[in-house]
Amino acid sequence: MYDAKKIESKWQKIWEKAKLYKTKDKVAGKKNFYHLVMFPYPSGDLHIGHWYNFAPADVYARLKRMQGFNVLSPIGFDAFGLPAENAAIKNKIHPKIWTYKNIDKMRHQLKSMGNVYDFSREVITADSEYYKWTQWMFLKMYEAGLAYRKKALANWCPKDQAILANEQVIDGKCWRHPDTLVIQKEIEQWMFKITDYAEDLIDGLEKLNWPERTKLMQKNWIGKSVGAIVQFKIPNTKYQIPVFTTRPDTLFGATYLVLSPEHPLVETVIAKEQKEKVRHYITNAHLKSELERTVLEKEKTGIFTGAFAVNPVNGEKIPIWISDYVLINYGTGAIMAVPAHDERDFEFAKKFNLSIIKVINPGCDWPEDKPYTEGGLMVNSGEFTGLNSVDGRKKIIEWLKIKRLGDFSIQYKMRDWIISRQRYWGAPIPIVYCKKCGIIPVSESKLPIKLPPLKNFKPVAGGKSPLASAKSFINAKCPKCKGRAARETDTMDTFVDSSWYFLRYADLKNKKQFASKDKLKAWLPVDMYVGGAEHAVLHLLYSRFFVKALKSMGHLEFTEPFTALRHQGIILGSDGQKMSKSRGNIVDPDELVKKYGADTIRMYLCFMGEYSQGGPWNSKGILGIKRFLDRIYAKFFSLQEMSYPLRRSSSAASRDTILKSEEKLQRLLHQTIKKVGDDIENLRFNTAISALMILFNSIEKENFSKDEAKIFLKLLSPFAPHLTEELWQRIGNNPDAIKGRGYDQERRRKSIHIETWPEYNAKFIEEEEYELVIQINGKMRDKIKISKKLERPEVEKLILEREIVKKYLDGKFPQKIIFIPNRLINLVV
RNA sequence: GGGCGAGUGGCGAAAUCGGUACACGCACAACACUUAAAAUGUUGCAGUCGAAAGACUAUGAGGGUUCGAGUCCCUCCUCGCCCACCA
Repeated sequence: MYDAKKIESKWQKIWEKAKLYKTKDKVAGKKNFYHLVMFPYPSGDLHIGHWYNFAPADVYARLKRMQGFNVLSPIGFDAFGLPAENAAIKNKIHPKIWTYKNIDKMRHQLKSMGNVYDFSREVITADSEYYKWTQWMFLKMYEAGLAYRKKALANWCPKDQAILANEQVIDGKCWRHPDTLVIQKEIEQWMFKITDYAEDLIDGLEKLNWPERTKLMQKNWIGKSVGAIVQFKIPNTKYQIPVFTTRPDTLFGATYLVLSPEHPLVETVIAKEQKEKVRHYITNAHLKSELERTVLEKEKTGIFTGAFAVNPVNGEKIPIWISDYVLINYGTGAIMAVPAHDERDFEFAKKFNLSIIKVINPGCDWPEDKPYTEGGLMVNSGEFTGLNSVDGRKKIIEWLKIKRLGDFSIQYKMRDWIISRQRYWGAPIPIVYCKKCGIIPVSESKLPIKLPPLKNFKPVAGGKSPLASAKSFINAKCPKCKGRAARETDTMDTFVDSSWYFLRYADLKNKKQFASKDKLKAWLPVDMYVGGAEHAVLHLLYSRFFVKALKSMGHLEFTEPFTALRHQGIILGSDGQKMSKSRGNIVDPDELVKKYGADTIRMYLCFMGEYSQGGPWNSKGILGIKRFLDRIYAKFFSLQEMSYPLRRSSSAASRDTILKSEEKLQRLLHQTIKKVGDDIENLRFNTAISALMILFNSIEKENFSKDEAKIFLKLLSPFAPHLTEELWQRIGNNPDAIKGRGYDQERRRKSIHIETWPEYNAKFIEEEEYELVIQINGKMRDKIKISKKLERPEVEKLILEREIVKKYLDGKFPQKIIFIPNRLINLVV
């Protein structure tokens, strides 16, 4: 048993003093490699999920270092956000104090992991020197027309009388009042025009080395649909209703229109006699939550406006309905209903007894009670009858275009990004409202607009930010006319802060720019990004948008922030449930470190299973790793005690056997070097560790040569940086280092963590012989060691002569012989 | 409802290209050491039958392709994640 705690804290101190992990922007002869993990929110505790993200990722970073890269592996804190404010309201402590206290604690916890982090580059998004640049980026977005103010629907909690962030809406309900359904309320908000980049965001995915499912999620989220806008005129008025459809080929089957309750033309079109009923319906629809309108409500509702529109292709008058299954946010907020070929329209038409006209021939028997939604040959479609759906779409759109009644159109599900938050603990939006001059951006030289000290952090009535009670914000000066004006009191969504933090790591201290061109060039884009899959359509999408926007404004020279991305899995409680305080199934890494040491925890997390899979926590398994490290320590300790080096010897054994076992060991060693390197590279940490175990198990019995001992420690060092450092100094007979003495430069020079990754020799891995599996009718019956040089006829002859084979063949000759060199032979009888 | 994954010993899991299923570890059992326990070490450990050699059965269920399937195809079941009236 080795004293992990003692060894680990000793080396952590020495490394820090020697600035072992300080990263220079340029090192002669080394290529830069930017390795990044998603920075944590400073909740106050580094939980096991953070460990699972950071520890194996650090193993990867260490491999890269040893492979000769100049690796930047920074860490920081996503420090703005709601929990700080809630803690402030609850415990009467300023959000800033709460946050920075947590950061101090977490920094300490992070250091206990023994990662290669360069803490001199620590980003804290709540620092005014950081959010100054967040504000600067807002101004740039504003200048470029990418930030705009608009009335938008937001989540409104009727009980709190406040706007909620999306994250505060749990299953459609207010997080603090689980019985209160959140409703949509329209208020003025700042938005980022992420939709301008919809196409770029889809295109860029292709060349990214990301998990396919993440790319797919982003693609689905952006939700591109290709179709047409079709204009439906309202007779005897100047109005027409545009609808978006992906199936213009079914236009002849459009038997009614449906408007969203929020559609701007609703009031205009309602017939007098329907007015009351329709208004009643709309009011009801507005009272419903988003959840009710989308998920919960299975049965469709709707109401006839009393008005009609004209189908442009056949001049038919069709009724205009209103229903809340049509969303105002998508397409044009109105649809043409083709009940014969759309499930929702079909359901609606059945319920309200609207006519159903088939215009696509399924080409097979199709039940009457089901709409046919696929393509086929067009029927009942005037001059277009007989075309297939694909051609029909084009032809109809062309026809509409000539008549000026429609055009091609592409729609996206993705909506613009609402960044306004009616909250205190975030970066203030650098905008001033002047009665005379209107909306005026703060000038760059005045940045940062700092958060004013406040005492009360509760949202101001009516859903306004707490900043609305700050005098300096209410009584400000207009930058243009110098007259009285008011500052924007909303702060920015914290996802804005985290959309560019990876740029700042490259040049943290820069006061003139968010980062200099040189340093950006030195490090970006990020070569490997490791973090949770839950950010697939949040942070990972927003960051891509930011980089694309900054690039088109001329501030960056690359188009994608993260060249390669990998996700770790989620660790569940030992009960298989999500870890939570209320379930009491939380695993505390601090306690584990105390009990077993960081090296053991790092390694166990790597060993648990496939990295991207996660799974339930099993505390018993740690013992296996703990034992492994104990055995290693014991072995190396004895090596040091017994005048080193000590070579395996066996007086009784013949020279031949010794040579054979030498060769075997040599092969295993080189196989392991290759396997551990390859496995870490592919984030297959579990099998890398099992390879190390196999090597140690067989080498342990035979004893180490000095070279083998060194190689073994190097291979282990990414996983167990503290233990390997200790043993490295021991086998290097460096007592000063063991005792923590010596100059910093000396310590740095002698550390195992500046060593290079061992190289394997392919010649040693290759074997002249292999084990040939002998199958009879596909079943394994025998094995035989043979030379790789043997050709097929020789092998066949050899096999057929074997007694056991003869027994199975029972005098018959195989009808077929399948021979796979280096693997198996299958005799088919 | 749609999309994407996954299902292998008592447990965490290997098997990366269609070629020996269960590597490595945990748990368990026996033995050694010990007055004893823990720790450590050694051995065993998918199931059935068998004294053993070995045979048969096994990768969620059922079918198919193949000399050969955990891996490929079809149907179904279960679980997880994401999206969800997107026209």
